Amino acid sequence: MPELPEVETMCRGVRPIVGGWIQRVIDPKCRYRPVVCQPAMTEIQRRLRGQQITGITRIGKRVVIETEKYALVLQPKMTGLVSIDNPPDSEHVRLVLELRDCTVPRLIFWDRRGLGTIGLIARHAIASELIEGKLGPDALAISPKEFQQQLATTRRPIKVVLLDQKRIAGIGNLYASEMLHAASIDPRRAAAELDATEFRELHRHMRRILLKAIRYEGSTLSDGTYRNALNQSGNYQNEHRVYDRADQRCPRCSQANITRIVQAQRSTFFCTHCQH
DNA sequence: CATATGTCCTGAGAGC
DNA sequence: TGCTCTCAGGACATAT
Repeated sequence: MPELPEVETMCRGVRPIVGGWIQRVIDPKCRYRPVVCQPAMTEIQRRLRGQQITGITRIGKRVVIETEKYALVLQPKMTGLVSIDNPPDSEHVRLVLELRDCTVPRLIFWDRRGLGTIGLIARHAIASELIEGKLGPDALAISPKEFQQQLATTRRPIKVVLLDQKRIAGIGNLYASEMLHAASIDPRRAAAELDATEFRELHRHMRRILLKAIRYEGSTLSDGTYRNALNQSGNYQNEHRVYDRADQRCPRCSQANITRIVQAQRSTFFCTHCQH
């Protein structure tokens, strides 16, 4: 499931398209239900034709492809990915940008389950449409002080609060469990109960883990869905300490097995012995 | 307002 | 072996 490190890796991988021109936008009309588009696909095709790509940015867990006039917003959600002419298969291709004057012939948005979305907005509206009132500070930009301020105002479990994109942007289910284990914090505790030292530790491990996961180009889970822009697996899955490791010995304390619980309909993995 | 629940979708894997 | 069932979770809509 693409979270901050996976989306950042996608953005870096497709950066070679910057400077290219969009010759044509193709709707591959795959056999699955059409991907959710805003506005309609035909309107996206009309507006993007002939635009030059000026930049690629990550906003939370979205890939934003900027042109002079527009921002094409690709939201991978569970199984989406952005690829340089190298999708895992052809049947789940949801959008193709044909490029010219570019070393890359095509940019592809691919999504197996089709929960992802495609949006097109005016470039000057990026902040008002995507950020303001919708997303908290990015997990890699937030200061330790701001981190505590954003999270400490609720009694909901800290694990659930870390997933709230309005409070902090970029963390998903996998990295939330990993960073809480690294910081030795019980995921069930009320966010407001953590003290300043614990928030500092959590912030430190959050940065460390997200940056390391980016270096490893993200996590490809057992279903093998996530790939980088060149259709290669990530490598961070081999570094997971708790995620999807229920009933295995805790790699830190060896005193208990990793436990799986459900919080807000999502799996959480943690060690009952060394997370307090 | 804050918080909780339901929904979208496909394919992998479990169980019989 | 082949069928049916469950589950994975990001973001948003709707309910409480």
